[in-house]
Amino acid sequence: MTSPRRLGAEDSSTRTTLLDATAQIILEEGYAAVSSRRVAAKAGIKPALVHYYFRTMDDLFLAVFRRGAEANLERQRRALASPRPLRALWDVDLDSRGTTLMVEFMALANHRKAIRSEIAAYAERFREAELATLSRVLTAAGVDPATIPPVVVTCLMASVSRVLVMEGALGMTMGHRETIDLVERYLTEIEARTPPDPVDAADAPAPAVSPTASPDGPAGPGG
Amino acid sequence: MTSPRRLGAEDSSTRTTLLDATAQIILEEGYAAVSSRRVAAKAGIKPALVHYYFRTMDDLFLAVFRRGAEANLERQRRALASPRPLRALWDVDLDSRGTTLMVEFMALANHRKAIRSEIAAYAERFREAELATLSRVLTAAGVDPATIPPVVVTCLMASVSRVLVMEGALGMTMGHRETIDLVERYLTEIEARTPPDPVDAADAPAPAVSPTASPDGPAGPGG
DNA sequence: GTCTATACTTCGATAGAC
DNA sequence: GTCTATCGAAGTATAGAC
Repeated sequence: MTSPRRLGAEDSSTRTTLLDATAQIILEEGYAAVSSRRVAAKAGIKPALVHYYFRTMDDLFLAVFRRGAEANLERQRRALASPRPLRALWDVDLDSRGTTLMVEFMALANHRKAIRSEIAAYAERFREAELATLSRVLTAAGVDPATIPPVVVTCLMASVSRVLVMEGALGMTMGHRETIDLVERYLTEIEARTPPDPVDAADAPAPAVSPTASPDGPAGPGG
Repeated sequence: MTSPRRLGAEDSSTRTTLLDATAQIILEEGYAAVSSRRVAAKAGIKPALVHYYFRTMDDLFLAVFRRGAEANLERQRRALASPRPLRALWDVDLDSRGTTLMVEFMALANHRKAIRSEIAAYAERFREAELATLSRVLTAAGVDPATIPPVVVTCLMASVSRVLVMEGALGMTMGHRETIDLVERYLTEIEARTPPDPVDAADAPAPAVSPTASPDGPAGPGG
């Protein structure tokens, strides 16, 4: 819809420079600071060239979004395949660059309806991708999926990390340290109950300890 | 800094109309859709009049923000004074209009540094205001503040509600129902352990039930 | 592929009539 | 308090030379 024709090669170095410049402006000043002149200046080229590679500014935004989304999905994939997927996933969620970009694009989506569906689709895909691994890890740790569904854990982790990053960008950090501590205590406890090797975990169920057994320990999916 | 002089009376009906129009545009299309011409058109006046009431567009943004912030603080105050403060607070957090506005202003703060500090200060104030009540309710319910500090509960509730609202605006609702269910189960359980009257609650401690005692019940501060 | 030049729009803000 | 008129800056986008 937005790009009936795309000009310039996908691997053009100028094109990559434009994507980098745009992403940097978004990170530093928000999506509203992006303009063809501004991007061109930061990339060291002339504004007309921006429109040679991206017919409209929405095309440029979408290209930056897609590149960031793919990078996020790839980091998520690696995290899920790691020996401690929960903790690795949390680290990916807390990555400020990736999260800040996505928050900006969610705000942009409210302004440019043309790209809203693409962003929503990516968000669903990202969440969906975590379900299988989370389900396995939580089950192995003795968490009842009927009580605490894996999808809720993805929601909680994504929500808390996103807001911590957003507030941190504002210089607002009240309660952040304590919240991160609680989440990490919970994640550590869960993963301590899960054998590091996924295959073994499926065969030999973890000790049937309720996630809420330790009287004052980390309680529930704090994040 | 931003408004050395403000024109027009504080209670001018035209001024209020301008604030309403601006808030509506922000809600419907995001802060980047706000311009003096756009606001004037929606308010049924001429663009120059916008600058009569608000010298700069930042002044207009700040006025809309302050009005919304005050309204939020007032609703929060009422919630905290209610018989079921936890649940009432959650309802305030989940209010889509108030939350959407604040999320837009957080995005705006990344673009207009001049208003960033004001927004951060409000966010701290909002969070701070919940601490005393949350501390009392959680303590009365037998939640150990060393394990689950009240400030963490405010962080979690604010984070989850904010992201649910943001995603909902995108048409993205995966896991929302389940997450809300879990949060509300937890809040209900906490408040069930707390006598409705604050004064009594302080005198007669609730049954010393650990927040994690029920083996598969709502576990931990899910939100 | 990159540039100059330019058309056209919209923006913030002000001056000054009424 | 509200308007008309207007300036200068910045935006998107295109045409066409090189």
